Amino acid sequence: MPELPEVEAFGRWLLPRIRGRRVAEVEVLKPRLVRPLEASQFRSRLEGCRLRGLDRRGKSLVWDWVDPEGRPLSMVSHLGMTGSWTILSEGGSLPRHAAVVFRFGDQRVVLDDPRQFGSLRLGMESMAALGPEPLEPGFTPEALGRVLARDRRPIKVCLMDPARVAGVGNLYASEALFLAGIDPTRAAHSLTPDDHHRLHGVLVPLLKSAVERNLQALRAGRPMLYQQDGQPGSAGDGGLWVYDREGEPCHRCRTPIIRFTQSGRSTYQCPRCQRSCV
DNA sequence: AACGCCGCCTGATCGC
DNA sequence: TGCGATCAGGCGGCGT
Repeated sequence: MPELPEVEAFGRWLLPRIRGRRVAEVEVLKPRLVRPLEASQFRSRLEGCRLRGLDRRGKSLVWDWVDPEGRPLSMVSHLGMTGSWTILSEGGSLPRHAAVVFRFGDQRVVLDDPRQFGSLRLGMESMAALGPEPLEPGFTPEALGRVLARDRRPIKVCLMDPARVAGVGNLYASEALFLAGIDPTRAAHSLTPDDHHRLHGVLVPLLKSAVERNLQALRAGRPMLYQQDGQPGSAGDGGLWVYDREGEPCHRCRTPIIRFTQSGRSTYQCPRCQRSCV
């Protein structure tokens, strides 16, 4: 599942390759991704536009286009569960689940999305109100504390709520709570300032290093972590501490990792390293 | 307002 | 071995 670090990496990888360029043709192969617009409308509004910039907000990329008459047009892309961006040079074959293709001269930028949970929307109206951006300077331990303080839900559920903290999903929420030694079931508002500092202190570097790792993967043509088929790898080196490791030994204490459901989503926890009470 | 939960999808995995 | 059933999950929408 593409989260903040994956989306950020896609944006940084794509931008220098298409900035300032005009999209000559837009093909919508899976119309559901451009809803509520009709495929033909989506296409005709974008063809001929020039890309000025790309900005990430949460897990979305905001594409800043300008049409031939000089009018700005925003497009918000979301990768859902299984989306990814690919660049094809001339003659390259489309990925199996190509959903939308943007042709810029001789190269094509393709949104591939097997499960079709992704979306491409014109205008900014569809962007939900997001919590603070973890990679912005304003995201301090105190800022994190403020968004957690008014939430009575479990910290794991709160952390992956985009209205609380932008861009953090299931994988990075589980990993960050492990690294901070926090029990995912604790009520968010019960975290102490010390917990806020610890969680902040692990979350930001975790996300930043994942961005770099993902960028390296993209530049090398390797799949990103979430695209691999559940290869755990070794922790700390791009591998996972707890996510998707049910029953496997904790990398720190060898206690088997447990999995349970919170708010309909899998949470992974080391029951020894992440205890509520000491 | 806050929060739980369903449904959208399809590939992978499970169970018989 | 084959095949249907089940599961995963971000997020919008809806119900409580």
